[in-house]
Amino acid sequence: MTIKQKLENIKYNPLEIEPKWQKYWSENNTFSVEVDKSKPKYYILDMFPYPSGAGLHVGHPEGYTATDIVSRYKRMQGFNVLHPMGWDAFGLPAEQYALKTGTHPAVTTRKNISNFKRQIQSLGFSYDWNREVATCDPDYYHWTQWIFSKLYEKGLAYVDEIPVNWCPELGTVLANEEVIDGKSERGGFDVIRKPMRQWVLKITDYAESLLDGLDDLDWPDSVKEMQRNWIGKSQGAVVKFRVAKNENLADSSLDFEVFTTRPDTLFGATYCVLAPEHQLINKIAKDNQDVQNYVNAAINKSDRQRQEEAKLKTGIFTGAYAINPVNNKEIPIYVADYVLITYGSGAIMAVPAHDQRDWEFAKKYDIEITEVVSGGKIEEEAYTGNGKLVNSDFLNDLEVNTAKEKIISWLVENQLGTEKINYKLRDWLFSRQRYWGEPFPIVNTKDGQKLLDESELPVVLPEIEKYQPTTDGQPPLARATDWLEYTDKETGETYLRETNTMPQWAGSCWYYLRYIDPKNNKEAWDKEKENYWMPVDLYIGGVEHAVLHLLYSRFWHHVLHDLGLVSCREPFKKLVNQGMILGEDNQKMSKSRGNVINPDDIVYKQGADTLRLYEMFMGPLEQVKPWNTKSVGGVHRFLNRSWNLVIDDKGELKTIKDEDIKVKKALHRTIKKVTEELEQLKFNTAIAALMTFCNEANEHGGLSIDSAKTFTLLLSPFAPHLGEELWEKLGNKETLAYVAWPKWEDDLVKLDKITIAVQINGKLKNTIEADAEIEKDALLALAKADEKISSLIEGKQIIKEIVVPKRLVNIVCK
RNA sequence: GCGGGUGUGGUGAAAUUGGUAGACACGCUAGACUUAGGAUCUAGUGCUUCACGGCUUGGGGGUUCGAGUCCCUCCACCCGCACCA
Repeated sequence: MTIKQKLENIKYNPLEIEPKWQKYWSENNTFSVEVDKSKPKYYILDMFPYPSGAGLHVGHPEGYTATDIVSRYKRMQGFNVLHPMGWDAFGLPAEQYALKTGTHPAVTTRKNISNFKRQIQSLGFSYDWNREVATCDPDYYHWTQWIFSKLYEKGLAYVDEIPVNWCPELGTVLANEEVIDGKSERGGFDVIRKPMRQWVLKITDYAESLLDGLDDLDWPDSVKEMQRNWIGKSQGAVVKFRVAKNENLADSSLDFEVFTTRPDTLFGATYCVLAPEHQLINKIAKDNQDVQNYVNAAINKSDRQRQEEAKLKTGIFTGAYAINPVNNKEIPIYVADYVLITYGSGAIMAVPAHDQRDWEFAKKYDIEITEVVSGGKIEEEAYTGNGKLVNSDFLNDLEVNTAKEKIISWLVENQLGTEKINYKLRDWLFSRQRYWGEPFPIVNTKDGQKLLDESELPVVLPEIEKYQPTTDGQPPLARATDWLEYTDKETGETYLRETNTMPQWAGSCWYYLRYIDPKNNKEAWDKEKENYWMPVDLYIGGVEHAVLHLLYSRFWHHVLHDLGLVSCREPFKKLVNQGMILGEDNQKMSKSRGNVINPDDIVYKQGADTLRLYEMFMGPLEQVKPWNTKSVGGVHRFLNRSWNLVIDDKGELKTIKDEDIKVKKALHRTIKKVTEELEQLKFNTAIAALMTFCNEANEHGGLSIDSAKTFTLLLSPFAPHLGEELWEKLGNKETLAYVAWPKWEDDLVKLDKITIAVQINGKLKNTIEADAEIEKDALLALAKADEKISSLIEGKQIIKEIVVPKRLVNIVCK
């Protein structure tokens, strides 16, 4: 052995000890778990990654380190911890790559998974790898298809010809949530509206349930609020309007419904507006070329265009009039694209005096504005506040809320309307015209669809040669000609299989359930195991999933709960969003800015423990924070000092017999601090406490072997490789993963001498040392006896004396 | 426009929830030591002043013996939604 090699064994050498312990954990199955009813369970979940070709970025280890620390801590506290990892492996990039190169997405995905796994394992996370799942694996999507069957049987999945967000560049439709500012979320390509045959899931049936469930969740308020807004419940009424007869319009039976949250303002409705897609237009203005032109122009606009032109408030009079049911006044019917066909009934009653949008439109087209709620200046802007009703016949003098109640009962009595709740939430567009996704367990018959029997699952994704859509615009699966034809076993009839596939969200909707029983080939999960492990106790991931994954998952889980297939209503009890890590230039990390930090580089140079510790030390987990390479060196030095605190430069233990009592006391304060901070996921201050202890121990001559052991245990969730190595050097043969978490003794946490602040008139003048348990009077006397203080109060009149035990003395005088 | 959040040294941040503002780090300054390594050690470091002292948590006001923390008000920035009637 050369001197250099020898030195490396002696000094803190993460590059050597980290692979050593990773191997140990893997060979000993240290972190594999089973149901054990003698122990309390704790389920800690990470949002599993999409294994992209770019590999891990520093954002991944942030959340993963946090959950790993909690997992290790909980294990040491005697919890049976389920902490799994897997792959969200269906997805667009692998398919895009296949389109370009012809490489099968499965090949690309497998390669990326193995790279991701290598990187994740190099960070020493304590996952139970026996539970690894990949959503693109037939053994997995078998059960995704099975859950779809359950939804279908329950009437929650249907086919509809609906206008969808079509992205020509990606060759697929997108869900509303996947469209940002009229562009695709992935790639930023243009999205247009186009009617197409699509699978849709009736998430709207669960709007109320999803809203209700939010209240008791331990989630960030911002996420709960985003979901509430997305569901967008509003209470109001539908009102039926008849269309007035005139010379062009003989049909007297025409009518339409509007939705309003302000039925109290019905007397102020001076016109109505139909969305350009509204079917009534063709009945009242079929031959009006101007109207038809307007409608066509509006329909052909992309969503982006419509958004950009939103302020313009364009519209056109149809020539027809509606009859306001409360006063039989004839009011003009307009078509305008500020009214959306997708919300309510696609038609509104416009009350320009009390709705800003209607106000702007009325001003532009010179329509009457009638005030019906007093209190505003309607010549200047719409008044949406409270007040007394005016110009409203039987509603006059009522407040808005009472007027609402009264008008609704009037509408009901006269069969002109009802109370109604509307949601912004739309049904979930569930099909994609792609190859790399779960096939539907569905065949198309002459008169609809037929669900395949459970025994025919999984419907395995067939091999195809090309991944493009067919020339006649069918999804790529239409190219799998052998697969496409399906012969019904009972009837002998031949049907065509569904060629759409499911969206990427399908697999991630329920992966946390599969982890519970990942190898079960009889059912999706065992009921008893589910009952033991669920719900997820702690779920950490990025805020970008606030309304997508987290709403879809909850939806499926609620359905599964209603079917009696899971034991709890809400899957994720506590949710934490880790904040994004920015580049050193305070900008979002991106290749084009050249500010990307690769975790591999840190692991190879300073070690995984350093990376883990640094990411936790940067600041609060939830906060957005910039990377700082210099600071990485700071935590690396701390790990070095920790090593040197226990190991001397010959590689031998340097623990001492007679440890300073100060060190022991500092240690117990540290146990308390670290434990309390871990409970609150305040990793940055927990690490600061460990640093403080390390500094104090160095100052006061070092550690006894018992203290060294305790310190090692405290450090181990954060820096597990260093922890295990020191633990071994301290004479232990087995992993520290299940050694009991240290407890502090209250007596040792107490300080005997305390520094007390002495203020005069609220300003700090001096500090004094006092016994921790000193009486109030004695403390005051001590403060007054202080040389500096006594000289300052001499000859002054003392008005008030405040003594706060263990904190301060404040003398008020003049 | 609506909703959520954040403003503390040169930088990342901390503050027992109304009680010594700036813990712990980074950076910087000076020094020590070295077979030069992302070394290590020692001292200093909010601003201001020669000093005694004074000032300081985005600005202004208030409550209190005492406010980063509570109340009012204004300002700046970040995130989400956005013609949802």
